[in-house]
Amino acid sequence: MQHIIEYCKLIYPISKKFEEALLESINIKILQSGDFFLKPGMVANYACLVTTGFLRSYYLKDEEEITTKFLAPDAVVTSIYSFYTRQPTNEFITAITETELECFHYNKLQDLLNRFPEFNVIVRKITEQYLVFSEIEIFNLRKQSAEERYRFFLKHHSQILQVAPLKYIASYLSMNLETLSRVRSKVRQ
Amino acid sequence: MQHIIEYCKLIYPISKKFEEALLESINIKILQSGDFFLKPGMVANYACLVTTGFLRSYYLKDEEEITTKFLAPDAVVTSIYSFYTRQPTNEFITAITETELECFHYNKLQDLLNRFPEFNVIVRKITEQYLVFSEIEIFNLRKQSAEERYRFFLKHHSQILQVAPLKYIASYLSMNLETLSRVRSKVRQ
DNA sequence: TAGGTTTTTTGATTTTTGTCAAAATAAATA
DNA sequence: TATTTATTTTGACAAAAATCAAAAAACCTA
Repeated sequence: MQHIIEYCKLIYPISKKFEEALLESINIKILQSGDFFLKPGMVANYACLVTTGFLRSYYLKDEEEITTKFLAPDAVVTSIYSFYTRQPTNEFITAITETELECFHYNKLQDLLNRFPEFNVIVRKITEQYLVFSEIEIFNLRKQSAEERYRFFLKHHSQILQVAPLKYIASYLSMNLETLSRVRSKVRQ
Repeated sequence: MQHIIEYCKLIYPISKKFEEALLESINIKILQSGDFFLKPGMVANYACLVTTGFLRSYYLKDEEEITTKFLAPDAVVTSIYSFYTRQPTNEFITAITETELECFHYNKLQDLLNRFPEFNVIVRKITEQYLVFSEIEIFNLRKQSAEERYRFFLKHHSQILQVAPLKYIASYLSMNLETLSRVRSKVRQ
């Protein structure tokens, strides 16, 4: 039984016919730690549900990796910009642990959206959830002090601390590695 | 002729029947400069298309107003979080110039979504666009220097500079007023 | 236009964060 | 387990941004 079915059912009731079509459309992908899901220049042709594992997206700014997102189980992984606009991405997405994905090709997804109007409801709701999440991330980035941003991360993404080295988390929180380390030793007390 | 019709048609072809239903569902609202569209504690019951004018959303952090968004003509104004989750908002949304809105009540919108499956496509695409926009904002907030953030604003939101005082723009860009002023005098040269 | 209010700029100083370097710790691998 | 490699912490100092204060400029409006 694929994860995506449960995932959809939580959002909206689905017909047997649609369930079958959904299952036929899925590709399972397994990524090993370090494997890339996406690289700059590519168009994101897949949107995938993370069933197990963790990923990280980042871009390069003057040689340096700026982490833009961590993806955990139940997250949808793709380059939002690239997938929706059909333009090449400028971001890397890479697995930080072994990861299993249930993937939809862009064309398959469009096909499903055309054939099953109820799927629009589901995709719309997923997009809405994504957007709410995105607003919360912006809210946190606007917190001015490094310590506040770290505390927020601790509260909301604590599982990431188990799987990602601090250098990734530092750039995600818009601070450098040493600052993060100092903030952590302060928060510890 | 209402603005929303043109707006939808650009996204997806719409039937005459749907067009009529759409027009019946709109409330026009006029806000004067300083009027509030939303205040903390309220649930955002409306999502509106800005036809003319500008608005600003912000929240209070220790007495201080932190601007989270500027809305210009053709933007959709609501509290994303509140409208989608039906929870009370923690943000203010206020008009910074005289503003005209074409508004949908949440219930009307759900009703339209149920009656006209094609409307799901449109709302989905608007949400997608919003999300792409949101990702770009995050990208900019992660730019580390105050100058970079201001230059980005200058490029992408220059019309806001005509209508909003700098103190609003400063908090939007996560810097204080004096820093913004200094960055501006530096950029001028 | 004069007087008041708001907005913007400038200056001096403090605080926060970044940078560079090196040490300490943890993890990986032969 | 010893050795290498990666990660995290700490220190000294530099740079960026915040803070506090005040002046200058822009804008109402009586």
